[in-house]
Amino acid sequence: MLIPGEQELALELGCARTTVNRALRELAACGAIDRKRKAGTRVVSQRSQKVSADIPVIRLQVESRQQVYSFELRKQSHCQPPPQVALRMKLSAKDEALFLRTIHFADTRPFAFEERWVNTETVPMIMQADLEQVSANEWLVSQVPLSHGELQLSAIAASKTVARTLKIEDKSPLLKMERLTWLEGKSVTAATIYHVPDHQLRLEF
Amino acid sequence: MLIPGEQELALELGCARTTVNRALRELAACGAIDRKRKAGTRVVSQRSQKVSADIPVIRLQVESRQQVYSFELRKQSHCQPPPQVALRMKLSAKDEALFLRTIHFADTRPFAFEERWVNTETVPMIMQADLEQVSANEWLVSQVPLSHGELQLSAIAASKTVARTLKIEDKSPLLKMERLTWLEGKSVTAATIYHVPDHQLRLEF
DNA sequence: AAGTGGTCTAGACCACTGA
DNA sequence: CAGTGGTCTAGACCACTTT
Repeated sequence: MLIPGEQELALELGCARTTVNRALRELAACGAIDRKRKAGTRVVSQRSQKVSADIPVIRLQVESRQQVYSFELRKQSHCQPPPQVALRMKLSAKDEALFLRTIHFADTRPFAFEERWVNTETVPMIMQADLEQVSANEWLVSQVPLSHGELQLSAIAASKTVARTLKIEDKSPLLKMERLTWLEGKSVTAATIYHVPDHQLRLEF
Repeated sequence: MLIPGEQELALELGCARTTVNRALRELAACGAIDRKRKAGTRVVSQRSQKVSADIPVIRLQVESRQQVYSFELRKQSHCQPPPQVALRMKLSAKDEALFLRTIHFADTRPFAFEERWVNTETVPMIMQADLEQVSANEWLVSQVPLSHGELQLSAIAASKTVARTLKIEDKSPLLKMERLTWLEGKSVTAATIYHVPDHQLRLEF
């Protein structure tokens, strides 16, 4: 459904075009309308729900539950990522990256298990960071002005290794979160985080 | 970290205050800065990642996988919701609501199982809709201009009932999605959707 | 080629809110 | 109460894109 142009609406509503423009720009940001130069503005028919939410650093997730946060860096090495990861991060086969395996705790109980690859070409500074003190998660968020990223959520059954690490039963349902972030076309980090059962992720829209 | 006021920045950058205002407004929308009248504008220190995504109608999720969508309305009744649901939807104890139990299929295979309560006070029109033809999900999205909502994600083990319904193994890991939507302070619908294992939800930021 | 949205300017008044 | 952001106006030029 086509709606009148900005100029016409401004006349009709008795306000400046700038005002109409801003209103329509905001509606477009919400996904309610679709705008194209010359083609005009249309009401989106199959409106999908735009969700937006803050996904905080794990420490804050834990602390917001009034629990004490801590983490343990289980492994830290600079090596070649498996081809699947290299592909996702747009690394060439020979490139090395920083690998980190971390367990996050809430009040001494395991809360999440994280495996992360960091592109040291993009973020060389991280080699100087003391990742025993500040988790890579948090270091990256505070130090790197990232431009763009994606996040995949799924439910999986805990493997034996992960179950043992999180001290839960084998095959428990876990919320698996895969994040991939980019800085100006270069990959920054690829992380897979397994959350203990009962963990809830809340989003709003 | 406090940054200069709009007027000062406009001078510094040699542009109009309106332009600075717009830029800062957009940064605030991204969550990069925090603005308060009189207090000024601050760079947010613990930047959490703003995620945004379209969560399409289930039919479109299925069709985007090149599969044929269908659904089956298993139950439809107008009755009192359990207290827990009534509370979430801000219904009084005596209020009735429309209950719908739906199975969504992708190419004849179960794809998701949905239990939904619809507030018929807010959306009386739905009583006239033919929910065998168009799923409630889709009817609501197309008919109701909702203002606000929330979404909770978690991983759970399939109960026997759900497992049988989705034709999967008992205790398979499911992605559980609880949605609650509002229209001007009144609840519209509360839905719980269980997605088959391996279903992935993609978000971007 | 023409019409649409995108963006900017220079100026104004207002509402909130922290000092 | 004073300074900040929030919002509006009237006008201008530009860039894209469809016809």
